Amino acid sequence: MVTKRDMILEAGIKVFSQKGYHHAKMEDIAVAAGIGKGTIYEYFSSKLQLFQEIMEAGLRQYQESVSTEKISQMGIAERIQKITAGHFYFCQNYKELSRILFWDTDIIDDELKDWFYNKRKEKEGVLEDLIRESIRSGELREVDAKLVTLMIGGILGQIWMPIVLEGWEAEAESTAWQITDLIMNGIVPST
Amino acid sequence: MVTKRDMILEAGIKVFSQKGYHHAKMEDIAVAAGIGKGTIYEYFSSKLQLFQEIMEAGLRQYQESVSTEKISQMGIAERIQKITAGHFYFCQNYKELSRILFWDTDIIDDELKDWFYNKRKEKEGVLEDLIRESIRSGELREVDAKLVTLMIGGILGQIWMPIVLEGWEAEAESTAWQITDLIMNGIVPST
Amino acid sequence: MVTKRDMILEAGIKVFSQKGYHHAKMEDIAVAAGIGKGTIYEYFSSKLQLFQEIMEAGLRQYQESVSTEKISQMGIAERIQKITAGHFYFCQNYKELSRILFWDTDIIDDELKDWFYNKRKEKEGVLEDLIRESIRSGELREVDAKLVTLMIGGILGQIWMPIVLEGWEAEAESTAWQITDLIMNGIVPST
Amino acid sequence: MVTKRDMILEAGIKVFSQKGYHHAKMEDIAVAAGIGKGTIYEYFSSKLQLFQEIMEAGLRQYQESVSTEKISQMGIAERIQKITAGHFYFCQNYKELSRILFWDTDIIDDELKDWFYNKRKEKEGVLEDLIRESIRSGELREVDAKLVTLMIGGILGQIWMPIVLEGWEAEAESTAWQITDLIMNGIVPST
DNA sequence: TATGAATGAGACTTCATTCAT
DNA sequence: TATGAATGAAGTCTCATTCAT
Repeated sequence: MVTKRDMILEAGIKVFSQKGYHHAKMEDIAVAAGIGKGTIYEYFSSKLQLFQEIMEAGLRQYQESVSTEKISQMGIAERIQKITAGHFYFCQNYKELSRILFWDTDIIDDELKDWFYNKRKEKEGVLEDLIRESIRSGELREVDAKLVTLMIGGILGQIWMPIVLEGWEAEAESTAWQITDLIMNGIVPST
Repeated sequence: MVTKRDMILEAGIKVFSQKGYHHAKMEDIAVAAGIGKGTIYEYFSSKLQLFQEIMEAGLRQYQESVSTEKISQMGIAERIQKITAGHFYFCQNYKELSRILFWDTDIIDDELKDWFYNKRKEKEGVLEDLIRESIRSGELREVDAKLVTLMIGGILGQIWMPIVLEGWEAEAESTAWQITDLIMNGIVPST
Repeated sequence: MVTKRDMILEAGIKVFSQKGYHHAKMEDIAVAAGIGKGTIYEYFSSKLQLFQEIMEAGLRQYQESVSTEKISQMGIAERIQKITAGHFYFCQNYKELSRILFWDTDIIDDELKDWFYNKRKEKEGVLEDLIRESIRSGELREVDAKLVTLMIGGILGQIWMPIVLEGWEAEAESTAWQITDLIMNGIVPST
Repeated sequence: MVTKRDMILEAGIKVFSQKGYHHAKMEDIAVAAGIGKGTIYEYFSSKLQLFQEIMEAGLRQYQESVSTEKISQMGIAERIQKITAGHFYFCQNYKELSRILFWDTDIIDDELKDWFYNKRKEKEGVLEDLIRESIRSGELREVDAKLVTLMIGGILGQIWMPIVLEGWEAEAESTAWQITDLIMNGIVPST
């Protein structure tokens, strides 16, 4: 059952995604949800809190998408592919949310900014550890784990753009494999 | 000679970088520039126009930094390294500008958003063409040029973060070589 | 039998007394009455009307307390004492109502303000006539009846404060006699 | 020179006095001051702060009016008369301020309420001490100082009403003497 | 040219009141 | 009759922009 609260969240995602936090008016969101302006305040205490809830729920959703917990015995390539594919899926299925999470960070509120930044760091930390471990195990060559993390994070951070802004509709699994191949093997011809 | 106009641009960069577009007040900028609030309007017609000028000037500056025109006879690796090093230099020397150009994109104004998006596409187009050509010439293996562009664009798009937010002070040339190596050769051990 | 209407009035007294008219929310009153917000409107047409009813009922109650009708044959001192004692009782037994009637007059509504002001004038008129008559009869010396009324009205108007705000728990009858003594004989030593 | 700040305070006094705190709109005050709505905020940070400043300035003004510092060698009767006359003057010359200070206390803000209540207590404390001392010196008979304070405070607290609401224009000095006489000698004929 | 006091449109939020259940 | 979710009018406050000096 879709509760009114969910309808408001949905409308919030749509409007925040289209207009950004500061240009989104509470009235816009109310109209998008087909309700009165005051009703939003029955469910959320403020514009900021509504946005925070959207961010949090979005991030939870995202984390499910890119979770690799069940695949912990896989090799590094498989894991990178899984994460990439999950990210790809998420961007394709939650275009508006992607835009909010990956772009319109803006400086809305210091606390929120810090929260979001820390979430990002945390995620990167996990990835970096994974890289480091794979280097130790010999699965990867002696590279700078920080830079590799930056590279993988970067490519993921860009993917939403062609998907959301240009309607790119690639097949997630195979594209993720291609990206993984690039990351693993680079772009020079094998000798 | 530093004109008053330049002082305002400088102050704008500082304040927009610190607070983001919407939280930056014209008064803040005036104070930072050491002038009166009204004076800004002698040189810029509006807050948005001031921001646009900063973006444009910033992008011009950036393009000089990453320009590879004088090195058109170089191989693809050298070019990627040059672009990366230029990007790195730019982020290190213009931290505030970097933050504005690479993060706080927000949805300030549709026209500006489109303009910025197109600049980005343009830049990516050049890179993509370069990749494609290098594939044709056999310098690179048969990879998806779009994905490679995404990867290079992504890594560059991320670099400002550790530099600006965490004060990372790596040496530009050698780090750019490391990144180039990652892009070119991937991360698996060479057999 | 305590009707639901009475429960609402009771709750209104409590909440209006604690928070004042403007800070009292209909929801607060509903909660205090243990009913739903909408139910208040089954018995009272608006917040203002509820307040008016409370004022009116409060004033009726007050008038009973200070009524001296049954004691019309008494002398002026006895009457002043009776009124004072009645007032004292009222403040002690209906602290919340006292606060509403004697303090939180605020300018809620012009009509209500006028109504309340007239009630007061009316009461003072009766007192003033009584004074005047007592002067004529020689029971009181040649004083300005208006000023005496002001004095007696003033002292009564203040009494609620120590009682309600500071929990002063004096014995009504004897205190009323002391006050009457002050009014009658002043404060200088008798020669 | 009348500053704009003073104009706003003046307008605030007028509007708060006429409509009470909650019914006074910032726009009303702006219109009364002949300025734009936003201008008020150049001088006062909020509606509440404007009101507080009015209260404080009003109370300062009032305290000057009723100050008896220069007359400390006078007897108790003279002092009561001076205070009463000062109060009378104040009510006559600052009708709107009187209304704000002596009536529309409402429950605007807990802090303000407490502040005002304490000011009142403080003033009463001084008066009560004076009474007590005069009893000790034999100038007054053995009366309850608290009740006398209540009486004097009460009469003063009422005086604004006929002056402000009914336009009573008595002569301050002589009226103050009459009131003092009532307080000192009571209302019964001297035997 | 430079200023900053003044402005008012605009956005968030509150809460008395309504009405479908 | 009783309810409380929904509403939207209304009010405070912000800040980009103007303009008289």
